Amino acid sequence: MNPHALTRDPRPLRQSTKAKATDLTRDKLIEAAGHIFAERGYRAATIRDICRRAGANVAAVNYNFGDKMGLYTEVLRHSVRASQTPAMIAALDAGLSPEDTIRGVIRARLKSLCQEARPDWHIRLVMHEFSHPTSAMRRVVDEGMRPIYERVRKAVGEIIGLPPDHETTRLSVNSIVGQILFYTFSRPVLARLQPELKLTASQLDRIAEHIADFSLAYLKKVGHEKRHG
Amino acid sequence: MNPHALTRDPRPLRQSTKAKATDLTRDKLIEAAGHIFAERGYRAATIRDICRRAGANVAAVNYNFGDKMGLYTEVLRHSVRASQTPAMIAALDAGLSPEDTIRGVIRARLKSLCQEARPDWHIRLVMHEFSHPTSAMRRVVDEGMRPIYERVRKAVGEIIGLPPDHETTRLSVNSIVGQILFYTFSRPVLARLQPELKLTASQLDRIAEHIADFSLAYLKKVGHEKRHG
DNA sequence: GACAAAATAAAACAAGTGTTTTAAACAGTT
DNA sequence: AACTGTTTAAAACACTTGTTTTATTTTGTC
Repeated sequence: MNPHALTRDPRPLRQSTKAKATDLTRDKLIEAAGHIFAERGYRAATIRDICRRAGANVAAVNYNFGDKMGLYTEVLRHSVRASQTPAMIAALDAGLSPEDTIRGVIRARLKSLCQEARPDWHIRLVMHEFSHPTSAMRRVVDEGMRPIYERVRKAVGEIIGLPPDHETTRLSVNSIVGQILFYTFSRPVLARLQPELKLTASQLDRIAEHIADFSLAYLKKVGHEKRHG
Repeated sequence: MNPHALTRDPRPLRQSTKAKATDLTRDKLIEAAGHIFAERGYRAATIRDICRRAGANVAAVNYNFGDKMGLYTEVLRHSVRASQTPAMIAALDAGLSPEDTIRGVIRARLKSLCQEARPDWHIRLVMHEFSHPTSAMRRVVDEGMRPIYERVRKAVGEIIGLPPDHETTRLSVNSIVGQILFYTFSRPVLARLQPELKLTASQLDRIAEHIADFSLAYLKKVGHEKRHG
């Protein structure tokens, strides 16, 4: 019996003495939902498809998460956490030089963006929040993006010799982020426009290096003019 | 009576002697569908909402366009045509210098992207095709994007002194396109990350100029190294 | 094993979907 | 006015959606 039919709240997390080893269906639901939400977006993803993929019953979602949005919110929480990869954390280290910070962030983001292999759905989820924001967007932006955004702003500002909140600094950060996101957003179009472009690991490294070179050319030029011009 | 209930083909276009002055509902349907498809995407848009907005009956879509995808295809056709603005056509002129071509394309695209005012849904539609390709994507890419893409590739190649199909050329074009698309894709996120950034007409001009400067810094540097390095 | 709570399963529900049918209104021609 | 083909309107259809209910199985504890 679903104890939350009226309150619409998810099942309370088990904080009993022996935290059960297997919260299996819950985890499988999140995993399956991650794939399907990432593929189709919030609205087009159906609870039945998610449950079929998870090998669970249709009622499982409402039982475990209250409703569809509850599951989505939970998936998004996992996704934001998963986007904080070791490579990204290392790139955000305050001790790095501005250039190494920028190169590191670009490489880390591109890597986690495009790896075909496994749970690659994290960023596609965020993409959906970009074009079709749900009520859960606040969390994604504030917890997942803002820290990176502000660290890059600081690094860019140092190179071009302008404060982090200067318009040129902000626009430059947008330019960098835009280049990165393009390879996630536009994957299908890219596949049609440049069929020869395969997103293998080594190719991704080359793309990351290109984006960094492309961006640093402008940043260094402006910084140089600022100092000597 | 709907003459196309079985064949699933739309009503044949009237080629009779007197082309009726008012194909009113058809046009109103396309206009309304443009707004709603752009706002919610193909799947989430409902025929009933479209018809309500157009002031037409629910059966009007199936009568005039066969089915929902037929309407969508027609809307997309209009959208692709509408994206070929005079400014864009002028920017693609073969007589322009490479730099002027790039600056012109960036400005034209950004203008048609972000104007709040009127039928601004054209590009949002294309955005949906980017992240959720339907069977109609081929048309969008081949008719709407490829010409611009190849013209820019040629211009970029001339500046950096590499053939249009060189990897560096292609990646550079991707970098330019990515910067532009960012301001369309990420409008909601942008509004939260940079609340002070208003996309007014003059601000859009500044953004376009920044993207051009940002990109040309790299292109000119590589071109210079190619020639003198 | 017995009992209670938790978890799963199956079925049903109400609302919304694209689509089709049926009937009515409209236009043009004679 | 009457007949024609064309366009609109209203209702119904078949199906899918998220959700809830009811019943059954499983699990933990004594």
